[in-house]
Amino acid sequence: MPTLDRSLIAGLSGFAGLSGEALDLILSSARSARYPKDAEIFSQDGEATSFFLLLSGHIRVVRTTPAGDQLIARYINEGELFGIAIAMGRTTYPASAVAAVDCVALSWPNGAWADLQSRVPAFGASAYQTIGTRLQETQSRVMEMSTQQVEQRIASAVLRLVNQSGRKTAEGIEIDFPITRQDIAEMTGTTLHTVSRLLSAWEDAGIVKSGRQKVTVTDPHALMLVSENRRRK
Amino acid sequence: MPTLDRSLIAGLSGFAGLSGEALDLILSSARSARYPKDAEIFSQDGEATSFFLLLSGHIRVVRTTPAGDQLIARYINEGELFGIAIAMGRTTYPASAVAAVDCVALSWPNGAWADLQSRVPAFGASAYQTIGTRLQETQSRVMEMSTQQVEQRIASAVLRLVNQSGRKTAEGIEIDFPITRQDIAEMTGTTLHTVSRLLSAWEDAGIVKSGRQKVTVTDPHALMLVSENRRRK
DNA sequence: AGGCGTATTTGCGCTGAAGCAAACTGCAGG
DNA sequence: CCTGCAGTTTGCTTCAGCGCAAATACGCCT
Repeated sequence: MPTLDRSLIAGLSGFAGLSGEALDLILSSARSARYPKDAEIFSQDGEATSFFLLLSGHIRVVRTTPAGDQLIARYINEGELFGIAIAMGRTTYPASAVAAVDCVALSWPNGAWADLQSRVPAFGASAYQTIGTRLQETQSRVMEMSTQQVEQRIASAVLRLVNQSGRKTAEGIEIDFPITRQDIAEMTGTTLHTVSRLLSAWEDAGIVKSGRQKVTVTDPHALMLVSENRRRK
Repeated sequence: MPTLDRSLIAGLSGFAGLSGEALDLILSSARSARYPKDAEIFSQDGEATSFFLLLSGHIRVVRTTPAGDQLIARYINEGELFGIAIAMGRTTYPASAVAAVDCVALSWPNGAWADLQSRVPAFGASAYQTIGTRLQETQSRVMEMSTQQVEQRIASAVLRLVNQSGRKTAEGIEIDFPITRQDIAEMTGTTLHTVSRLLSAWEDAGIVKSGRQKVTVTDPHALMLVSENRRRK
């Protein structure tokens, strides 16, 4: 049974080149679980008891303000670590994680963290790099939010989605999981109405094709130009 | 000479409780330097060769978009680590650091990182916690930017500044370094005009006193209420 | 095939905050 | 003391994008 997981993990960037021994060590303390679509894997402000690695599927990470506004912080793709509050010395999760589609994930109890980190340094390094990347991305988003118009922000968000979670189809690159206008609005801090209008406009311009809970980018280059168009000075 | 630094460091949170031996180890590879006001300590996209600890003063961390917009990512206070790209496995700095006032900082060559981390685990842990805190803060800022009105954002920014870098005076709590309307605008993604208007309004309401490159909050509680006022649903 | 709930589209009016323009003020330097 | 400049204030205009409302459209379930 661990055989399946082993080959899966060995294929992940960040774990490539690990010895079989190290992999066994990593897997011996892990537990695998299925999460059906819309299942909540952990919840915001809940006690952080485990950390996770997504084997398959897509996960939506959502933050809720005290006032009740939701914001989609990011989507987790296959092969990514998530819920690693422990690595940052935190005791609660800063966001909720919800399966965007049926998912399979490995999880470790927090107690395994120190052990894994010291016995498999590459594992710790990988985690810290994940965090660094995420900090970088988040800071870019702040910049985007403060300097870009809504149209550019939405274009960037859609591009990010197709780059990270795109699946090639006959018509173009399609986002690999069901996503609503509302979701995109919650990623960019706008309203589903504005998102809908812009997608329609892009569809008229032949840049995207979209349907119910589905977005396909037919002309990524054109969309990139949209995302780069500067606010008029 | 290291004596001065030792007592300074020993007083910092995150370093409290370290043995004298550990402190000596940390300091032996460090070098101390003065940076006059407006000096650039490192620059965005420059090769990351060192990491730093601010001993005294305040540092402004600035990001610039390809299009030339500036955004103040944060201010560094005394006792904080900064420029720790190495801890995240990065080779360039994602932002520039400029002395907001005359500063003194310790720096280590990147080569010292692995050594320090393995020989003084508390040092590494402190760095990772710093990063975690910063990620958390940054994520909060994204939320703020996407859900709050300009007035609330500016109120939050000012509150953050007085909480983290406030100095008590007869009139209230004053931000401890020179800060312009433009600076506050660049923290919140607005314009200096809007910032000026709001500060004036708050001054009329008796919440703040402000002058040239100076902001004093006389009624923090009232400002907090402003920052919490919800967007009308 | 029909019905239903959820997701999407689209029109319209309003307003917060940006853009533009101009006047004012406090401080540093001569 | 005077001058100049950087920083600040304030009025007016404009418009991107939100709130509101209503009409469709799609897919699922029976």
